[in-house]
Amino acid sequence: MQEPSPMRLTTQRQIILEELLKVTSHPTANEVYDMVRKRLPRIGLGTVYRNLELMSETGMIIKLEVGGTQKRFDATIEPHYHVRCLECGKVDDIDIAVQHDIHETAARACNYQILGHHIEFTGLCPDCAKSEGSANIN
Amino acid sequence: MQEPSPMRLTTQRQIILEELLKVTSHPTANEVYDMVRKRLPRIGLGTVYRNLELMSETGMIIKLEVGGTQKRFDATIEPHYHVRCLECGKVDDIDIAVQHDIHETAARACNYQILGHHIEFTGLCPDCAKSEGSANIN
DNA sequence: GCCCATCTTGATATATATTATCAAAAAATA
DNA sequence: TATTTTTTGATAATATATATCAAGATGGGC
Repeated sequence: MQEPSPMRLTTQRQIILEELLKVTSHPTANEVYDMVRKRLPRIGLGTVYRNLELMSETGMIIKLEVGGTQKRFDATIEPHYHVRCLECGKVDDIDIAVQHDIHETAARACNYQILGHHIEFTGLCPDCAKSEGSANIN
Repeated sequence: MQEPSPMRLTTQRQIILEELLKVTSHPTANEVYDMVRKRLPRIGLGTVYRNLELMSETGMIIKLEVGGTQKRFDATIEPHYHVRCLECGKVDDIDIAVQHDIHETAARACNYQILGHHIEFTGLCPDCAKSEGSANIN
C-alpha cells in the first residue's frame, strides 16, 4: 500500500480556500469560480470543481449536499446545521446545539454503519418572507 | 384570484403513484420511469418527471432532496428521517422520533420563517460495510 | 541550477439530470 | 357532438458536474 502523496498547495488552491474563507454564504462551485476569477482570470471552471472536491475529501472544507440543484461549499468545518430558503435557495448557518448523541439512536434504529448526520431546515429567508407577504409585487 | 383546477387522475399518474406505493426504496425519477414502463411502455420520461413534481407540490408524495446527485421520491408522507449510504447511494427510512419541537429552537436561532426540517444520516449500508471490511474484492 | 518524475492546470468534450417546448391525444364541459 | 382545457410523448434545450489530455508547474536528487 502506497501512502497518497500530499496535496500541493498551488496558487489556485490557496486562492479558492481564501475566497471561501471570506464568505459565510455557502457558495456553489460556480459562485466560487466567479469569486476566484477576479483574482485569477485564467482559472478554469474544472479546476475549481476539482479542487473543491479534493479539499472536501481531505476535510479542509465541507461539501454541503443540501436540497436544491447545486452542491455548496463551506469553509467552516466544525459541525453545524443549515437553513435553506425555499424561494431563493440561499443557505445560512443556524446556530443550535449539535446533537452528538443522535448517532447512537440512529445506529440502534437501522443496520447501517452511521458516520455522520446533518439537519437542514427549510423556510423563507427574511427577504423572501417579506415579498411573499406583500401580495406578490412581481 | 382563480382557484387552480384540480389535477386529473390520469392513468399515468395513477400508475406512477401505485408503483411508488409498492416500494420503500425512495426511487429516483429514472427508477420510477423504469418501474412504470413495465406497465405503460409508451410513457415518456418527461411525463414521469412532470408528475412526480406535481404530486410532490400537492403533497401526495414527498420529494426527497437528500445528498447525492439525484432527487428521490417517497410515497410515505408522514414526517420521518433518512439514512443514505455514502458508497452506493441507497436511501432508507430511519425510524427515530421526529423532533417537532426543533422548529421553535431553529426559529429563535435565525430570522427565517421556518417551514420544515429534515435529518439525513450518512454511513455505510450493510452490503457496502461488508465489502469495505473485506479488503476490497473488486 | 538542471533533469526527471509527478502533479496540476486549463481547455474542451462528454455525461448526467432536469426542465421546456409543442403538436397531438385525451378528458371534461357545454 | 363541438368546444375548451389539460395532459401526454417526443424532442430539444439547459444546467450541473465529470472525464480527458496535452502543456505547464513543482519538488527532489544530483
